[in-house]
Amino acid sequence: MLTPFTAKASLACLPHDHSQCVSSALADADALCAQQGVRLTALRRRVLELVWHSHKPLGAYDILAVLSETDGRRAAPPTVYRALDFLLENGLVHRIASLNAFVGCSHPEQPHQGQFLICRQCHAAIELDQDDISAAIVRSAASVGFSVESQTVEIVGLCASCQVAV
Amino acid sequence: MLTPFTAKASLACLPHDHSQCVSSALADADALCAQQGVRLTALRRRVLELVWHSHKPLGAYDILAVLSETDGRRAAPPTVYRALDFLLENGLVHRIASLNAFVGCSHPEQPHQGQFLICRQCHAAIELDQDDISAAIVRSAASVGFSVESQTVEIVGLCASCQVAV
DNA sequence: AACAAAGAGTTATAGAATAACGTCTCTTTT
DNA sequence: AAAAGAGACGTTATTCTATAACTCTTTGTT
Repeated sequence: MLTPFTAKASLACLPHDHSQCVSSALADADALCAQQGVRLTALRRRVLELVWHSHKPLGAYDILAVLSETDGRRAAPPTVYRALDFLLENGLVHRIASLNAFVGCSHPEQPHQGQFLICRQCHAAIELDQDDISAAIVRSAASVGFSVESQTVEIVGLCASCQVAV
Repeated sequence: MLTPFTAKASLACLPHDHSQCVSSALADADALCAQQGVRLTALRRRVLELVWHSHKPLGAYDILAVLSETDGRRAAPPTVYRALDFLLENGLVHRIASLNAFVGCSHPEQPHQGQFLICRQCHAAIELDQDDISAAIVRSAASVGFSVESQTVEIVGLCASCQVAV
């Protein structure tokens, strides 16, 4: 049985109304930033929108290219990285270390660090937040006296859609 | 109870005869490469030795600096990256994606992808290979129809030594 | 010795991220 | 309303990480 969350997460690799994903992510971000008393400026909101453009993690320089070429905005790397830093700090996006890329957070309400399933075929990233994975990690770490503070879990493989597509 | 493996792994953060680590890693590498019919050249062996210089993941450009400055070798980035590629392919080192750095593999006998505990204080990386972590990941992935091919698990926190040191 | 193939040197460039400083625009205080 | 201050963004330059493409050398084989 799938929990509502995993169902939402796995949407990444299924056909769906993606414009709904984007608008709901932006609305959530508006609400969360208002609640936190931080400013989701036009630039930050636009970067978040671009990151949500698909479920594929997006590189900072890809964002930069859109800002420069499509939006016609004068933008240099720091412009993008500052916006991304803000979004990361406020839990609105995640960074995928193994890809040097960024992806929208699918449930920014509570602070967490996602676990990611990355399809090597369609490049979509499915976000999980499974307690049993975290628990197994914390337990193994504890067995050598190590106390866990942050986790990077990035799994490459084939998503359900791409498996049947082969 | 610690298994021999976790005991060996946790050595990274304990006082120990590290020259023993290095020489045993090099001897293992010699044996494995001979067995596999691949060439552990002088350069590759030296890069492996440098990676094993400590249990802290080492950047490619740090290796490059030693080759150039200490060894007096004419070396450019491709020299180092090719050696690292060889060592990665043959399971003698691991790449830590979140650090852009490389660390010696503590049990290169069988192919695997390590899980890493990285101390934010002393920067040592402890390699684990816990089946229950992998199993939890594979199980969660399967619940959304995702088939796992490779795993990146990099955990930041405090090692046992650094916890008491605070 | 001749040859092919692997390894390593060399030059140039691409890609990712940050430092440092300047400017503008708000808000808050006086 | 003027001054002060903070936050956001622009700008320039640089650092760090990694690879492409080509050349030369070494090594093992015939």
